[in-house]
Amino acid sequence: MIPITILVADDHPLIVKALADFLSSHGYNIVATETNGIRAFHKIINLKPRIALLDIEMPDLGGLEIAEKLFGKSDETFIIFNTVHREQSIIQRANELGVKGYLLKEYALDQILECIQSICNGKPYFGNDLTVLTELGQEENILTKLSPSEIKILRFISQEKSTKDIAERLFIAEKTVEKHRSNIIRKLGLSQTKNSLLIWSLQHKEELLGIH
Amino acid sequence: MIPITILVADDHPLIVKALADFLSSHGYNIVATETNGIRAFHKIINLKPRIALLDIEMPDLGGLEIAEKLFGKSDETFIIFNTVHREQSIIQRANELGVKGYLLKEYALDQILECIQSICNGKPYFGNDLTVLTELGQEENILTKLSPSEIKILRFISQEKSTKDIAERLFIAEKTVEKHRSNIIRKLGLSQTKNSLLIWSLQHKEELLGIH
DNA sequence: ATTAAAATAAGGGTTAACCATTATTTTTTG
DNA sequence: CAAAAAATAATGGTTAACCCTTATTTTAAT
Repeated sequence: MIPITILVADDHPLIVKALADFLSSHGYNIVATETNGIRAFHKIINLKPRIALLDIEMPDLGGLEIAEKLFGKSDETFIIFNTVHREQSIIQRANELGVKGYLLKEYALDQILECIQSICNGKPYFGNDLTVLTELGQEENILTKLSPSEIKILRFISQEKSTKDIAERLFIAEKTVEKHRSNIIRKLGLSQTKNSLLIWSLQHKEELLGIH
Repeated sequence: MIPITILVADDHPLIVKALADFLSSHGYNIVATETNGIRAFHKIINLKPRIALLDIEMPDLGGLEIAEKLFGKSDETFIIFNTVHREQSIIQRANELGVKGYLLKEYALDQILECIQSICNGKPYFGNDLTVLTELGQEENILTKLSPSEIKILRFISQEKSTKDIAERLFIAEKTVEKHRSNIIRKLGLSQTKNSLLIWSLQHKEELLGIH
């Protein structure tokens, strides 16, 4: 039997090495390791590994963005996320992008093996304590309540832009941006204190990058 | 020769395992591994390992806080930090707390061995690209420019407290807190935009926890 | 084609975080 | 103890982020 080919990417070399060693010792064929998102993306395209085990936070290009770029194109590679993020919106977004497995870094190593096995048998694997929303549940993601413009503006806010900055960049009136801001605050159920939206957006940067 | 005893603590089990395996395979005696700060602290007290290799970000008790609690007490255990933080203030704080080694997670594994060797020979080891400030350089830490009250207030700000909240908790006038805020902004050289201080404090939470 | 949803915008108002200046009291330190 | 540093506080002002309401235009969906 030909061993299953795997690409491993994570921004910490130590984790990359640990994962690669662990999987190697269990009979998998590690065809590449990377600590940079863009390089990982190119290697997935060129090497077409059976599985890409990706972190979500990586320099230049995050795991969600890689999954997005690959969506539809490469059905040869199954993507697994290995991340610290347990937010429903990220998990749901991963699901939408056809990601086959989702693991938290806090999990024991065994779950990585289970996950790979499961996927190779055609069954997606999302960690058991995650609110999995495959098909049925639909366990709504709070970000889906927002309109496209609202998400666009929220992303600017998470990049520390002021209402004025955003209005200028989008060629709309400041008043419009303000209206969007208060709509977002209402939809997200945030408090009416001054910087609640800024703080929320900073805490949900990763999620915002994944959605467009 | 009796092997050197080591305790390894990091909030990610994968990293703990990787470090423990790696060090074991190089002849060290891993007496304990932990993913929780408080438990790591107690194990250091009880097991008195020669070396404690600690992450800074851990649940319940961070590496800096462990070093603080051990300061003066346990001269039997040498502390090494293995972290993503490269901020001068954290490095300096580690130095002040008698931490003997400081490694970044992005470093190659070899440096961990070098670090342990160096420390066991009585020579502290701070990563070569870190601005080390052992004795001479003094390469000032920006946080040392702040007075104790200013740091206290900055910590509240990083916990998303408003000027009013802070004034109430410290039993001082809001105007006093405001004055401190603008002094902090001036000392840190931040911009005069509305939320510069909040953003800065959120981005430097870890450093603020280490200093009192 | 009609309705619903989203995006656009303005008027008018509150609050909190910033600015500058001045000044008194308390604490630290040489 | 005297000088320096820090903490305290007030007066007065600007700005940006929030609130509310109303309204027109654009886009999407049935």
